[in-house]
Amino acid sequence: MARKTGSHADITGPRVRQAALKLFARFGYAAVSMRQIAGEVGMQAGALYTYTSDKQALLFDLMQGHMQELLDAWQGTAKPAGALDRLEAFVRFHIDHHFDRPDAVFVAYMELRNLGPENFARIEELRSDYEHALQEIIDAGLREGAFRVEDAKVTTLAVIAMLTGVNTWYRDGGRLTRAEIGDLYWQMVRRSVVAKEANVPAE
Amino acid sequence: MARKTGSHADITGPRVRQAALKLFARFGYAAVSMRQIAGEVGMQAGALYTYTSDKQALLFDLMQGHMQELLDAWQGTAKPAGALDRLEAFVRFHIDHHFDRPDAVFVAYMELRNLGPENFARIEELRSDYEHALQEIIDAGLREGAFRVEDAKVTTLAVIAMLTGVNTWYRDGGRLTRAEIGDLYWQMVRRSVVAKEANVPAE
DNA sequence: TATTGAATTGAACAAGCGTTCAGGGGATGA
DNA sequence: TCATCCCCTGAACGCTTGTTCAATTCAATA
Repeated sequence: MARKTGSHADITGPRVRQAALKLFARFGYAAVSMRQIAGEVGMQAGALYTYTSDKQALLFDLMQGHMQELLDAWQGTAKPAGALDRLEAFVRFHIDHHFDRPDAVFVAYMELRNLGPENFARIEELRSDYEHALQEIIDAGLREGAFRVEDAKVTTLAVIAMLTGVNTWYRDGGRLTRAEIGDLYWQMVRRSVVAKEANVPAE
Repeated sequence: MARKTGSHADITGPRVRQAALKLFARFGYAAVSMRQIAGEVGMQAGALYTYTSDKQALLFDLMQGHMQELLDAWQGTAKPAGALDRLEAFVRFHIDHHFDRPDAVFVAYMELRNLGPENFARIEELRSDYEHALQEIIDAGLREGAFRVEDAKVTTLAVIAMLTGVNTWYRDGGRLTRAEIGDLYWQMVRRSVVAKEANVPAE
């Protein structure tokens, strides 16, 4: 052998993905060229093919990585016993997690149509898994009698849409802190699904 | 004069915009070529320039047209006196209006980054006007004491995100009718902003 | 019927696209 | 010091892009 496994490939690979993510989020997958990505990293376009088989695979890796990270992070979060507390944990987790990776969230939601059929199906599968995590909480709350919702599926989708929407307007250094935003969204979600207002601090 | 003003231009113009809207919604602005749009209409690419100055103007016209139509339609909707009823009218209007034009909604939300700076500012202005319509209702409800929300601005954005999210999953002929979906979303919105549960049918 | 001019074609333009690949560095391990 | 081989350059490939424009078509007007 002449070179240790992992010389700069270990560094350049992530830099390529990071540059692609940034540019895809800003300008869109179709509008970004391989030459632009390479330029952002400081290399020639041809060199990108050391790190990805083609442009499509680069997009897919970013999206799959994001969805997998999302699922793993939720998996690794402490789950309280009651459905109400678990719902609160989910809401705060979702907002926090999304705050930290706006580009990845944006790309994962906007570039689905640029995936080939199999890649699309794979991402949809992961997204469905995540939605299922929330729906299970809502189903549990219904069984416990803690929640009152007419349609668990629609509620799931509505809550996720509402929470994810925070990324369209939140910017660092704005009027509200992240904690305050988490509180606000949790209030709204809680009120729309909770059966009674007992056990809640006066307001 | 040799030809009446407006011969087929009156027909072809809208057909061009319709084809562009359909293709932009399916594949994205950057991924759609002028030749594809022309092919959809059944003409050569060069002929498109009778109806638009360039590709960017075509996108902008579609987005501005959509936003203006949205504002005009809301303007033309009957406004009940009380804030609660006005909020309900807004929720049902928004969902209904968005159901009928999924492609335009999709393009207006997804292709903002493909607009030039001035065009972007114009669309953002219209979107801001629409958000303001909802925020005024929420402000009124707070003054009346009918609503209880901690932050009117965040509530506005959260509600719109939740309502618009319906377009990501609704398909004609699904499990729920449009009226049922309107009911479900109105329930969720109502519960998350209303001050007390009095005057509401038992549930 | 002759004339007008809007609507359209089809070719052309320069520029940029994703991708490939022979060759050159340059640090590494022997 | 030498050989290895990973990483990268830079040129080239065929193709597509948005846009322009002279030439053509053809229905409506006079």
